[in-house]
Amino acid sequence: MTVSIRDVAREAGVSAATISRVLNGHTAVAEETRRRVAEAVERLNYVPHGGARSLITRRTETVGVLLPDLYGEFFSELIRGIDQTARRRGYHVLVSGAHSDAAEVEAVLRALRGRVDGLIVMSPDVDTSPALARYGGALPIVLLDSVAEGIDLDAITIDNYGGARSMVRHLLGLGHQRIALLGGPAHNRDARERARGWREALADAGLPAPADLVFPGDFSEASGHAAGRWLAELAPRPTAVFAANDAMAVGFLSALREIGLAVPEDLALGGFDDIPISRYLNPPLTSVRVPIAELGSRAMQHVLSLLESREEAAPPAVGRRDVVATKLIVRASCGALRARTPTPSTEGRLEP
Amino acid sequence: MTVSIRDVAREAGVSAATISRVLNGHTAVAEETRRRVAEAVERLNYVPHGGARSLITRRTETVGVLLPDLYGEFFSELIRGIDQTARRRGYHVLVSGAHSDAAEVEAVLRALRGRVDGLIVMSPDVDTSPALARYGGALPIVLLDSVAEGIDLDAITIDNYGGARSMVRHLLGLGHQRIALLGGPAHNRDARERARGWREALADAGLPAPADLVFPGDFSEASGHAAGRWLAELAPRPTAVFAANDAMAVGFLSALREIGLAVPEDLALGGFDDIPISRYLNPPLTSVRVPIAELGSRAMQHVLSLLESREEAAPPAVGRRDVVATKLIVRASCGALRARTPTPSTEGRLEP
DNA sequence: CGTTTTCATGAAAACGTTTCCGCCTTGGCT
DNA sequence: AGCCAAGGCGGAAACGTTTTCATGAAAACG
Repeated sequence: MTVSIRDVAREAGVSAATISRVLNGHTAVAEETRRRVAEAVERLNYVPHGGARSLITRRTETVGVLLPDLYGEFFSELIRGIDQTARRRGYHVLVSGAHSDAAEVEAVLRALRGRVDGLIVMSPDVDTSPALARYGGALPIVLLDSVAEGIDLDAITIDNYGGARSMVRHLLGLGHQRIALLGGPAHNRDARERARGWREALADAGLPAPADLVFPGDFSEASGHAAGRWLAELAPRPTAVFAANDAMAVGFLSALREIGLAVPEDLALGGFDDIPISRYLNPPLTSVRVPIAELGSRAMQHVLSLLESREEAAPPAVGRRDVVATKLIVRASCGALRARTPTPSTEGRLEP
Repeated sequence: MTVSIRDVAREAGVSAATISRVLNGHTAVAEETRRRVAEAVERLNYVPHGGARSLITRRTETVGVLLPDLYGEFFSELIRGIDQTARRRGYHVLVSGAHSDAAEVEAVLRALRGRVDGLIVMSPDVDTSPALARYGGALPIVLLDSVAEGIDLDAITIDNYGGARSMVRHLLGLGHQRIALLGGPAHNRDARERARGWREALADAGLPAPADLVFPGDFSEASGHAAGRWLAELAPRPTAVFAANDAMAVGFLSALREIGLAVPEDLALGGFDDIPISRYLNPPLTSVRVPIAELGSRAMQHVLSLLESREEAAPPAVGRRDVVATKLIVRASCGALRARTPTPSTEGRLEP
């Protein structure tokens, strides 16, 4: 039915070993033989069976990616970065999304044994360390923006704290003293770090960060919209709001419009993530840019270099913990700029 | 190093075959033996090697997904749908993204041999039929919103045509006679079908669809923004615009604001896709909802049923061509509604 | 008690590759 | 002419499972 290396061998009148040699080019083969083999391969339309090859070479050329339940833009960008550098290096990507608890992660980890050479694990909500410790086995693992207590793994994280702090400092610099926070899910690592940035920036300025200035959102547009009502009833009203992600800022803007509050005149607003549409909002949204694709790409690079270093028994050439920097993007919503054409060339950018 | 089934066999004092029997439960095993084996498995922390198993069972329990270079929300939702139903049925997902030409697709197809049991191929831009015919081999394949000339494959498509037509009819019903189109990439299937819907809806109303009413966009926010200038110079100006996707509508809205045109007062606007933020735009965007996750889910279901039917040598229980319906979502941007709170409960929905 | 059936298990083959080892041929060197 | 090195290639083992077949013991049956 499906043509195997032995069929090709028979067709070319050589042994299977020779076919393998020609295809992989490790050993010298006579020119004449090479030609005959090439012809047979072509004639039979032979393609080597990856699974069988993996068994003997002990390399699947596949990296597994475990992801939580992710929101729109973020997910795509991340996968894009991961897939792009994987493919460039000749690797495949096996994704497994939307893991909510440790048991699920464990099940996936088990099922992946013998299917992947390495792992990228992102789980900002649940602590996967027991599962990883038990079933990670000998696999190189890189954590993406996640925690893993008590087990020493390489990790790549976003500088959530630094980004949030620079945003709040920017708002402080514009004269705001009462700055509210639209927070993310309580157990989410990114959300917590961004909240910490907000808190400490205020502390640095000698200002309080009371709990009643924090709205408990969940990173969704809907929760941002709900925050509108919350804000309307807040007295005295904050003069600025820091939304822990752009999706919430979008919903929030929409709610403010209904309430009749103008941004930035009545209220300054800053977001986080700098999703593509942020520059096209009304007003264009000041935000903290996160190089998401780069995050994915870096994680993949890291796994691959662990993989290579393992083969060569050399120490990895990369840092154990990598933090990818964020960048403050100033647009009109914070009041620092007059609203204007949101083209890339005219938009203000500041380093934190 | 890594523990194999033989190690467990030795530990439990039985043969490897028995371990396999216990783990897979196909044949009866004495209770006492089962217990000993279970203990050994537990003690050695044994996890079967998926690759080795695949080799003999001839099933990898993995489905490959080939995707083009995709935009934000769409990509995530699609993968979400695919991954979700895959996992529910115990399958893995191997993704490979951003394929721009046939040669690339061919290379990936070759590399996937022996790694996947089936394939979901989405390639609205390039015709992959030669590659699929040559290297698809015996694999079950489902096309996602794609064309494949001259080769008979099952396919799932979005009702782009119907969705576009119902949107344009809606605008016509509101009294608009001059309706411009913000088109997508010329070679893209979705874009072409949506353009066709626009054209034929106009034709049905006895109206012309001249080329100068078509802006050649590329589905990006930036091209939507560029369309603003284009529109401003159009004379006589259209009274309504149909954007072939929401991303362009977002950029377009932003440009209109700069130009000083009010939506829907000066210009009615409709989009396509109904991405999550559309309801939070100013004004909330009338759009055509595409159940993207369902699209992915249906594709996966289809592949899996092909897989099963093959094993049972029975005819597949699903239709060869599946069209997923779209739904017109009416909000304020078309002028049919007064702007109001964009909550799910109050927003108008109409069947096409 | 002898025969047959059932049950539990082990040995070995198979899946499709790669790679180690060794054999044979060639050709260059002394 | 004899020797050795190198090149080219085939045989066979190996990777870690599942599954078929065979075998022996126990149970059922007359």
